[in-house]
Amino acid sequence: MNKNDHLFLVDGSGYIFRAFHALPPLTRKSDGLPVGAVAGFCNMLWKLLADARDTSVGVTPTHLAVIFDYSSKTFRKELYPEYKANRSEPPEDLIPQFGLIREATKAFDLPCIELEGFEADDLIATYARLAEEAGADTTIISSDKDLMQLVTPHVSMYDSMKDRQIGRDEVIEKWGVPPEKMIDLQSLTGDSTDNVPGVPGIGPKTAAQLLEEYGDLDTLLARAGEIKQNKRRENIIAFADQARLSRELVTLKIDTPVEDDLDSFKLEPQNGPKLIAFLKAMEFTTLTRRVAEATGAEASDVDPATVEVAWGAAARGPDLDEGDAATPETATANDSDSGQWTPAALARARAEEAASARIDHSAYHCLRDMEALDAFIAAARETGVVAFDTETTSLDPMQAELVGFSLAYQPQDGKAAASGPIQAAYTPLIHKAGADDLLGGGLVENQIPVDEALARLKTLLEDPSVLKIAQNMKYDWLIMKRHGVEIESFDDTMLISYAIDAGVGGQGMDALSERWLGHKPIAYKEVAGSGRSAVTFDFVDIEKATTYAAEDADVTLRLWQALKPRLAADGLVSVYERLERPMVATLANMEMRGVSVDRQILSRLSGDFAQGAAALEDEIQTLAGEKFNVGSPRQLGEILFGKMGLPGGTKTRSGQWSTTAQKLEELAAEGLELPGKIVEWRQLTKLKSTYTDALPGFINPETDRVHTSYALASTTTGRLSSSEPNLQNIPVRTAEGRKIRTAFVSQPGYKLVSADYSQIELRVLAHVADIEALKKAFADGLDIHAMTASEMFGVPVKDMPPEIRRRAKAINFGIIYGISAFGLANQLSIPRSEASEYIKTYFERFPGIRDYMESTKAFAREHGYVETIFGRRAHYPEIKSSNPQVRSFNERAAINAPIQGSAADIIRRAMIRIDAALDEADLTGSMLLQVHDELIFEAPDDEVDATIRVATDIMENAAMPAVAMKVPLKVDARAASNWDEAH
DNA sequence: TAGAAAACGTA
DNA sequence: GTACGTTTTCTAG
Repeated sequence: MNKNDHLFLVDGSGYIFRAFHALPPLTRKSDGLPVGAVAGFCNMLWKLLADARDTSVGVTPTHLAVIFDYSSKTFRKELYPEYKANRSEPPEDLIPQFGLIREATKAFDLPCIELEGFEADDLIATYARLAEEAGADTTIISSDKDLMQLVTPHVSMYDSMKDRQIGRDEVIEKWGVPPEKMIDLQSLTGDSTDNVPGVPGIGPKTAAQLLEEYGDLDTLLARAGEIKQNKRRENIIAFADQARLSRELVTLKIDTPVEDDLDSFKLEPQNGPKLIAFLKAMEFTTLTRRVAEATGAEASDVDPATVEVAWGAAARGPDLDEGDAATPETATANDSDSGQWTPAALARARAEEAASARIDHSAYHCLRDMEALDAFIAAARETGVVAFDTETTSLDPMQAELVGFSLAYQPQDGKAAASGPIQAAYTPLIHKAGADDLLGGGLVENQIPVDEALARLKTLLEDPSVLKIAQNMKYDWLIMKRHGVEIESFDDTMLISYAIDAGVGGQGMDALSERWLGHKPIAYKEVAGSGRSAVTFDFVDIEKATTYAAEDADVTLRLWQALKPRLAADGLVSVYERLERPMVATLANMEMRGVSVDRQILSRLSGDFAQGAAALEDEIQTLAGEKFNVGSPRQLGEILFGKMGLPGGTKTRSGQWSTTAQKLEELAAEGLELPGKIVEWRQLTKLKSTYTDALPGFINPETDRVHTSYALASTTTGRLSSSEPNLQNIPVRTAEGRKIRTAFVSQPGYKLVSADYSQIELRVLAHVADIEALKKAFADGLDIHAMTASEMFGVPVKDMPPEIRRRAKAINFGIIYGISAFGLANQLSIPRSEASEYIKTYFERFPGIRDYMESTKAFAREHGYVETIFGRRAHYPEIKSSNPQVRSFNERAAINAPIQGSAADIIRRAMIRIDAALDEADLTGSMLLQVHDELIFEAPDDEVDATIRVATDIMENAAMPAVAMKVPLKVDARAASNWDEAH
């Protein structure tokens, strides 16, 4: 090795832990072998090696080795038996991956280095020293702070997951001390994850400050008496020896007796087939193809069976000192590539292109005059597809001001299939200079006047022959609608992704970009700041704004290119086109209408609740015998189960006393006064803080109404969610709570109409599981819970004791939730054994339900997802988890999803049709709110009856014609001047 | 000041 | 036992 060489040292052990937690869980499709960290590792190595092949990149490795920990028995353990003693067993899903990562390293033909008695960090330190002596540079692929002490002008670090170089400046920025003082800093702070003691009460900030003042650890310890702060001085004096011990523990050994010569790390050309065999065995299809292309090997010629990838003993790395080996299992080939131009092949190819394309920030345009904007729009229009994104002053589309907008398109070469680089541009409209105060805030020059730009935008956005692409179109749709523009003909990348991947991960742009493009977009807070220093987008510097906004449009277009073909490949086109995309306008209209809320009613209730809570608080403190924060479950638990020594206390997951309402009710049932008062107090304060106090703040000053925001792509099952404010959890169960509903009112001359599905989920269950008894009961209009009770307990429906019916009802709900004895027992406050008996009896009487539940689980295990009756998918990637808790949870969720999701699809179908149906019937009322199985309308007094008829009709027939329900859907509707009475 | 945990409101 | 969002408290930084 010599001067111009560059050694890369990959911290293999550090990487695997970090990747395991940071990357989405991934399992090998054919057998559920967890391989997420291995996949991340292979991608990372391939990227490093790609840079090595590409000489245009600045830093390229000539030598590379991957370093691992051998075992936890190291010389540090001798020095200090407590070292790393607090480490728990690695997660089960990680265990097979230790061995696989070593296999992967070998498949890459890279040296796989480990040494008994030493940690990877010591080997890295030693090799970095050897390289430096040879005059070569070293890059350590790790972000571990323990390695930062090694940074010198010739040794730097690289965080591969954040794509960030870590040099001297970065160390100083992060820790406040230069690399050569990291050892001293760590000696003071210690390290809780490794159980390095340090000095109590000294954190990184204090340590850096002390080292700044005294220079180094020895000086500091020697002159500790001079420290002014009492506690700090005492600690440093008392724990000086502990600091010295810590120093020994954190100092990396640069003279480890390494066995391999640096020259043996020299990079050789890639052995394509060997690597491909491994990657195919792992079922990393994207990377397999990439490697095949780069090495000129033919992937289909390589037989993965030539590598033995086992996840039994052979795959277990020496990272583990003990633990039982899993069943050995040899990997099988699973190559579905046919090479034909099928929708699936197209989707794969597009995803490939998207993942490999580079995003070039320097190519973005900023359109500052009409000529430039016109030219850009004209060119975009040519292609027929344009990505669009608005930049505004607020996340609330009903309050936001339009600050600018970005567009992106990809020029097509008319003759060939080839296409040019994506063109992306930002048009600033009302950016301001300086601070937002009396002096600053003047409009920046050379921005197109808003109305002129809007006029041009309108023709583009309303042109049905140009497809507009947005990420979360509902937001931009609302912004534009408020400016008199109704976007027509659009796709939404968030909704496409949701149709394909609900349950897989987030559907936000950043998540999608990382998932599909392997690119991390500029964070909003990077341009607009965060917390105190945050500014609205109109105060962002135009140059920065351009890069950020144009990138968003650019990324959106790329996502569309990658995702749209997947819809066809996965058979999800109609889910997207019938259940997702039409909801954009439907919901946007509802949000824009808002609902009227009576301030006076809320304010009066607020006062009542405050009075009630204050009185209760006094009683509570008297009963408790001391003043305490009643709102603190921690303090309350201590009083009830500590001071008062009440029996029956249980602890929460984090070890605190549980004080849930259920627990308190139990105590109240024993005749205690205090717990009941707490429950009452909590109810009143909850109602006050969450509803009566908060709701008035959501009244829009311009419209004088409350505009909630519905999230279309946030649930796994297909339900909507509502926020800011959440109008899907307005109280209804208690009399006190219902008072809040009286504040939701119709405008004068109008009524609120509430129409809700009766038992829709049980009806869906009867349909999907095809249960004769249930179908008949619904067809005959029976009381379904009484019927269930009668079947189970042999009691006639007539004169059914309420308690028996209550239990049957709980069981019916339990079935929908993927019943467990534990849950049912909890719900009914009965022993688990009794709950088990109930479930057994239920399944004996309704064996079809058990069959349905079993087949749903089997389907989920096989495919990784379940489907609603309309084909919507909900993914459960952890359904095969080796952790029984996680697995069971996923099984229950998978059982629930087709039921909850089908019901959600049904009401979506109704919502999509209802506006047109009202129009058709010449009705002027409109839909305002959705609460999962209920729709709320506002209709003129004289149209109430007709509105109820239309809504009921549409809702009851919403499944048709796609699905003919085997049970009738029933809707109850009524009208009143407030929501409480209408419901 | 940001995030986790606990609690609780809805279907 | 399913699916959510918001509030308060408390801790860590």
